[in-house]
Amino acid sequence: MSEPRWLSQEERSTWLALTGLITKLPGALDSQLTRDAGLSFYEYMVLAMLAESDDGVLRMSALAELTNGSLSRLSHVVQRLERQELVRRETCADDRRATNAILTDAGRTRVESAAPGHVQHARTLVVDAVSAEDLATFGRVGEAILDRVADQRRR
Amino acid sequence: MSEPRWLSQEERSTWLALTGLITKLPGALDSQLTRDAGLSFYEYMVLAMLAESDDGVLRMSALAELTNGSLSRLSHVVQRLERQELVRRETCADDRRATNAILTDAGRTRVESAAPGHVQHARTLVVDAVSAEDLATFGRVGEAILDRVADQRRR
DNA sequence: CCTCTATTGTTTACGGTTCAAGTAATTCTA
DNA sequence: TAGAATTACTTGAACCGTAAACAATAGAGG
Repeated sequence: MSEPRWLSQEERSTWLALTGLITKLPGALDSQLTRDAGLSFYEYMVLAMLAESDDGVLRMSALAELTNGSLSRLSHVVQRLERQELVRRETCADDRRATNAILTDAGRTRVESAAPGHVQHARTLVVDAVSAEDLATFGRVGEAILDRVADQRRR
Repeated sequence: MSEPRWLSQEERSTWLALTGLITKLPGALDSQLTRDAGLSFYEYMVLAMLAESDDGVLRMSALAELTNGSLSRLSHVVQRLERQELVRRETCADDRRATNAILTDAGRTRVESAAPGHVQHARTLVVDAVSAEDLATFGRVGEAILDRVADQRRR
């Protein structure tokens, strides 16, 4: 292999900022949520995506997609949420391979009580930390990166 | 608590892009590195930071800082790297509480062979995915967020 | 129909991370 | 200068995520 194109100083510092983000931010989100609501960030996402769906029902595969998780991870997490009776599962009538995850009343109560603190934290750490314009650019770049990651995954 | 300020549609999509990033990117980096070099991303970072230091020597606490990891995590990882003889440890002469992590020749060889592929992957997924200007903005925003996270941590 | 393949999800085993506790050296304080 | 507090790191246990194997259903092709 020929000598690779190394990163310029500015590229490198951006790259390090991103790697810093992906290693530190998950912990920051988890600790606020576990402290204030007894949920991991991923658990919160599962409940939140269910709550935002019309009737609190989503297929496992759809839920995995929405939460950016693998089906296996989701399966484990839903099992734990089921033990706390925040979610229940039933096999889908249309397609008996599929499973619906269903938000219980207790589950809805729990997310709704967790949401304000979480949103506030998202504001403090991110949304209110920069100008609206920079934030928009940041979001677009993030989406471009996610597209690349998805491409990679597909091969 | 009063009704929180919910996120606007654009803020929300940026937030979701960021959460997508922090849940998917680590796996993408890990899989390239383990496939091509038998290292996790964090292990790579440890070796890379050592290789970039003058003499391949850094205190554990400095290394933890540079790699965005906890001292505990680093300690476990260095223990594993030590078993593969990529790194060794010795207590620091100046301050006998401290430990120096030292890159071995085998360790240096390993990072150097892993680096080109990793940098190429960083380019494909991130650096070459957007314009230089957007990338710079992205980096600045990332750093601003990291500052907020660090503030949070200090309380 | 009937088989073969693809889809959907679960489960088990394993490895890694975190958290809490422990150890040892150093610095501060009275 | 003794004792207390702090710093620096390690360790063990509990927990979580991933990967691989498995099971069940659906669809497609002959």
